[in-house]
Amino acid sequence: MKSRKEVTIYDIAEKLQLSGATVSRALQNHPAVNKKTKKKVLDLANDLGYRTNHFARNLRSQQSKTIGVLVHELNSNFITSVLAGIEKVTTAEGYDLIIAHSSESFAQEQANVRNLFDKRVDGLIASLSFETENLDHFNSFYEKNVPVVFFDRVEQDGNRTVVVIDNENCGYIATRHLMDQGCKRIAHITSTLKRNVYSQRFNGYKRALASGKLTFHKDLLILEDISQHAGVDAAERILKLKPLPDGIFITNDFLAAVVIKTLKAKGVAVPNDIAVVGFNNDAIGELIEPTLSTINYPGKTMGEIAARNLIDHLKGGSTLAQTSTITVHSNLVIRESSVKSARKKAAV
Amino acid sequence: MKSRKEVTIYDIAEKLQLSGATVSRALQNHPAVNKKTKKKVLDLANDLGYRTNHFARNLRSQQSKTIGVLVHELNSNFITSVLAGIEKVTTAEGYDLIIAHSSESFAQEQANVRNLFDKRVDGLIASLSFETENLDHFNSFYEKNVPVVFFDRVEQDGNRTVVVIDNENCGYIATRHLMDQGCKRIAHITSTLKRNVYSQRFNGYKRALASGKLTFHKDLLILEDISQHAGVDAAERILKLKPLPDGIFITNDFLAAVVIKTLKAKGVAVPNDIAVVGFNNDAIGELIEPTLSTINYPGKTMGEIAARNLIDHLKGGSTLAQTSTITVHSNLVIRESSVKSARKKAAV
DNA sequence: ATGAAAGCGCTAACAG
DNA sequence: CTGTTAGCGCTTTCAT
Repeated sequence: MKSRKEVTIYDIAEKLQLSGATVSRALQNHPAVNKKTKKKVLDLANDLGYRTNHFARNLRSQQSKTIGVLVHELNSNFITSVLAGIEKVTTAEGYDLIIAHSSESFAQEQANVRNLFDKRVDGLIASLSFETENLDHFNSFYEKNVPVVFFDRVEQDGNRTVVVIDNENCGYIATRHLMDQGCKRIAHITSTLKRNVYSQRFNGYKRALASGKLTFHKDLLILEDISQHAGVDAAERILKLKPLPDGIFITNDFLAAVVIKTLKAKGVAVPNDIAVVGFNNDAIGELIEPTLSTINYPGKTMGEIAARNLIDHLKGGSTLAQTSTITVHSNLVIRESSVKSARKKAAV
Repeated sequence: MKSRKEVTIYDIAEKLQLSGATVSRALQNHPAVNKKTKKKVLDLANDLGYRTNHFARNLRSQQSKTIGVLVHELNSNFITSVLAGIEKVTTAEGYDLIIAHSSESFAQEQANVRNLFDKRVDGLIASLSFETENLDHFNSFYEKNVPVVFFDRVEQDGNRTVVVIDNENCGYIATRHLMDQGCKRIAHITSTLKRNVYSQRFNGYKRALASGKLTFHKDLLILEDISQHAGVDAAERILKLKPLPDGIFITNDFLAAVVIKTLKAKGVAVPNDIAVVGFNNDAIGELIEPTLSTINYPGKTMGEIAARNLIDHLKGGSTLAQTSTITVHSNLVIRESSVKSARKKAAV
């Protein structure tokens, strides 16, 4: 199959009248190797087109120098930002990444976790799917003392290391902002309350309402997934509400874009009839009309922190397995979709 | 580091009074193993929590059962669709994927190719970066007879296996469509003409102009990258043209969205002052105003075809290394951004 | 500073 | 249908 024979450390050893052990050490830049020897080895390795056989190395050293990343989907700005952050720190530390995505399916997530475990990743960084019911599938990792760091969509049971934003507070400030615009009847479109991010945002929303003596009605809570169809659906349910709400806090920018589009098509003015705040600060928010007010949240930083934490763990050995919650900063970005025109000047 | 000792085939062999070889065969579902023996092995493997050591297997069998995928960016609908297609067929065939992205940088692409080569992927599926100057970095693959399939952004020098759409024709029909709407002065916003996709679309654009006796002026060609800033920039250059163009064919939907937004902000009506056709059929096209006419092209299918082709190669051995060009179908999607209102009925 | 030797876990002739 | 045997290429004590 392969045309030429692969170069091994023994080929180098032979030509240089050295032992394989010394070549191996030289290649790893081991301190106890003569500088000149080292240079000779490196040069020859280069000339011969030697490449490390990672399978042999990993087999022997019992580690993979690989980190698994488990996400729900690839096609979101937030996730690709997180990935960029993870990549930045893992690459610098010489780790490879295996990225798996669950398409929001619990079964797929379980299969991916199992697969990453079988691939013997040295550590795992994960965000849960919509459907995830429990975290039993991660037990194999804990049993083998392979560190796991969760981010964004996590389970906060106090036993895990997680990197999150303060979703409750985000829900609060988003809703508060709508109230500041004069909204009295604010709907909330979100996804499964099984996931921390959505339930916490919902809690923040309720706390904001309560803080302004507004009562929460359960028909103001609309649960959907994050598809295009879901947005149309949600908008139609909004339109059936009587009286119509005057504000909506939507848990995702793409969803918000679809909702706004659908509302406008039905003759509802945004923001004047209904003001809208989204979540994520996706690029789309600046391109639609009106531009979308939203919660901005630093994916890249979250990725960096998660990876840094994991690698520190790995370096420190298995003992410092203390759990922790790391909360990163997020903020409200006010654009047109939430600013009622009578108050425009005051609010911006 | 690890808490419990890993289970190996020899642990299973011992408990079952078998040889390691038989266990190995049973695990691979080798035909020459007694059904009952097979079942016993499988059951025990399961009970013991055995997991294949892929490092040992790959070391021994001299293959990785892994395919490398090299893309320019992750955050585009098109790329994630392609990935989904690739994944579908590789997973079914028992291959893993390593995905690397070059962030449109030639240096990064070279590093990634080198890395995937060092990881000993059994095959490679790739789309070139903006900056890529030549394909020398792929030579190591050809020298070792590791198959490479290119898709979308490719080099059509007749020596490679490529999966593409008919970009020339797409450019032609997009431009023709604008001409059918009455456009006489059509600009083209695109990216580096070093890449086949852009140069071919440009050729199609020119052919369409010629077919309608319109002359091409070089100031109607605007070259940009695909950032948000580039869109604003391009729009500003459009606005400086005298007279203003009455149509624009833009090589990317996101770019088109930014251009439209910027034009509108300057008081130019789309489509009536300037009609616009994009490229890619991203989700954003349906959310902006006006909705975006565009070229639709089947990422998932392209991914499936590329992967299928590669795997057939792998199965057939190195001999059937004949090169080929596979062209998949694409089509024009007409929405609001290109339909001049006087003709709306006739055109839709 | 270098070498000898063992073995990581698996597969694949070859033999029976 | 099953077992024996020999490595795949590397790292790592333990010597020297």
